[in-house]
Amino acid sequence: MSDAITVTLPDGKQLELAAGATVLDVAAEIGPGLAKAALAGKIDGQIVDLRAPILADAAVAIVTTKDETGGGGIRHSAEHVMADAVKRLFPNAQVDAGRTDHSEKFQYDFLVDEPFTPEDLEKIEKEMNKILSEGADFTREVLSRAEARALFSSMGEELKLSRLGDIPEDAEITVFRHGEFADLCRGPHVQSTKQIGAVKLLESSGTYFRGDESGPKLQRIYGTAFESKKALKSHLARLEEAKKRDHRRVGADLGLFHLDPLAPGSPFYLPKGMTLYNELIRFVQDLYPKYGYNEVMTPQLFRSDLFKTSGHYDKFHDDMYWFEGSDEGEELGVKAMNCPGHCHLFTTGLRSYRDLPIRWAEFSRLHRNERSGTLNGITRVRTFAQDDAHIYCEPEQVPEEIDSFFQMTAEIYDKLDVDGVEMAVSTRPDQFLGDPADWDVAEKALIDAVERAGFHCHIKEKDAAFYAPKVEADFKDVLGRAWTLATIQIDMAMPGRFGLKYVGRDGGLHQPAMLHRAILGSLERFIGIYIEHTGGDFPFWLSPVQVVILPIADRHAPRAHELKAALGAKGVRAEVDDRSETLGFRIREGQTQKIPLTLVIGDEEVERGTVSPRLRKSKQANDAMSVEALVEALALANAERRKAPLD
RNA sequence: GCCGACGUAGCUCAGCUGGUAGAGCAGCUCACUCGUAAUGAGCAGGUCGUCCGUUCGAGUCGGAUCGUCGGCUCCA
Repeated sequence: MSDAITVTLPDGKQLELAAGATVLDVAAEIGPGLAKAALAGKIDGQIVDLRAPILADAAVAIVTTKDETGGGGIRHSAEHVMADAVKRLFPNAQVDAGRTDHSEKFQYDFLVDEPFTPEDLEKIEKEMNKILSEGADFTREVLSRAEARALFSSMGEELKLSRLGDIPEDAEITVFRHGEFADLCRGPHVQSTKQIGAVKLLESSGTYFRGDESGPKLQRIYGTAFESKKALKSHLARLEEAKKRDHRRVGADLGLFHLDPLAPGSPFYLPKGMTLYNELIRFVQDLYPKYGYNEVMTPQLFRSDLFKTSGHYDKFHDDMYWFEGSDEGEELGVKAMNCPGHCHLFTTGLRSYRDLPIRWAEFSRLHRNERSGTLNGITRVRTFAQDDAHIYCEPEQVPEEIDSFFQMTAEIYDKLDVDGVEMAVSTRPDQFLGDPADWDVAEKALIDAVERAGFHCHIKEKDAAFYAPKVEADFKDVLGRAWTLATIQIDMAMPGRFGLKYVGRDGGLHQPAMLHRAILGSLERFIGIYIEHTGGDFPFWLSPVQVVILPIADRHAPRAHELKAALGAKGVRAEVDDRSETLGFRIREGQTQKIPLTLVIGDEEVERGTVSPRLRKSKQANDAMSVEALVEALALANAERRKAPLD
């Protein structure tokens, strides 16, 4: 190790420091104000603790509250303060470990005799504030394994000792302290509890040690923390806003669907929700000829033999619905996925290389016996439909099929205004089927295809199924939760299980490659996420009610109904609101129901044969236009699936 | 499925330490017939999720069960 190191700051300036200097030293070198404000550091882009030594030449940055990642250090430190508070109030509690995810929450798990009550959370939060006002500094220590073991066993922290055992032999063991409290932790932590400006505990729930259901039950507390009370307040306000977009609430307010205890996890679609559902399907269907897909429909019920062949009978048994058929010993399964049916269908005829690629799409409803605790609104349900398709092709056709899939995906997301999608390529897990070299080729092919399609790509190491590398489109909702929309997987198992064969150019029999793919994914889930993405403010072409017509007085009602009929004749979804409410009331309702276009019909419109469209977005009446021009414009907007009714 | 919280009118919620239910919005009726985000009055609406128990008496206490929500796990 050399005696001096050079660090490069974000503005390009370089500093010479003694080896082993810390990020905090760098901050102090730049200025005392920065040193005081520093929360964490970055070495070559990696978040590190301020007190971690810089071992070699590196690019160093100081993280403060101005940095988006600054909050992570604050919340991570708040975790320790929470654990400290719990230990003070419940001396018998054993601490497990805390975690700060990329959202604005932190959590910590405890082994306690009794679950925490909401009153306990209040007490803990109070104690935390007391600790914060005490203003202790966080210190970082590097310990040997034996020292760490001695420390935690003297504290009686059995879970910690167990966690200590999980740390790889060659890894450095660090302990952070503030006041009396010490915790095994990598950091980073802020300098002082004073830098944690405001904390709030959100909720508690049960969990298991290491997520193992057979292991000890722990109690988890969630909280959030910010540099100031003001920042906390605005975060809580943002959560409130997000709640207003909750698809369950919007779905009820806009009359889209109904959820009922008589059919848990199974939505009832109301007419408006059904319009949304059908329009989405029709949109995808309209693209099928362009991308060479054909729709098929396969049975809802199959004899169990099919699922024995596919392997789902064993692997997926508890997730499916099974019952006895009318014949003795006949066991039937309700289909939970389309692939076995499609594979079977493939075998019912002799396939030639000239037939390939075969792209079979199906929108059938699927049923899965999801565990009750996993159900959530319409995003996690027991019955759903996917814009599902399976592609059978010659192995060398796979790359172009993937390209075509991404093109179609980009086209669909563009029309739907779905942005911020991140493609994730999952690489092979530790246990996998096939030749590693083949996997490398397949993984590379997927990454290249993602980039060619213009999506941002990131890698999920070892996250693929054992039989197939996959690409997923991850979409973040308003609460920062990631959802999978599109997915494409290369199946290395099913063609073999079903003995799929086609006649090649050489006259011999060959096994086709098989791809699973969906773009919207589950329609139920998509609709749920899409409601939250748009707040119910759908693009014009997708709006369940596109136009609301408001006659000012009863004498204008006949014209309003004529107009509705004229629009309906051209496929425009219009409604008349001729209730004896004030005009202001009905306009307001049209707005809150997110109807894109409002038409007020009074004497002027009746006399001149015009309308004065009020766009929801612009919130004011536009210039008058003729009825004919309006009908034509809206029909065109539908045909072209436009976001706005009028340009 | 597991852990926790919750379950009162279509919706949002009130109902103190047990004495058989209340508001706002929505709905219906009537009046008003209106020019771009809430007109007024009246009426109706609940076996307090369900079942069992404690009690002279339970929306209120206890148990079970169903469901919902937040997590775990799983996943489209």
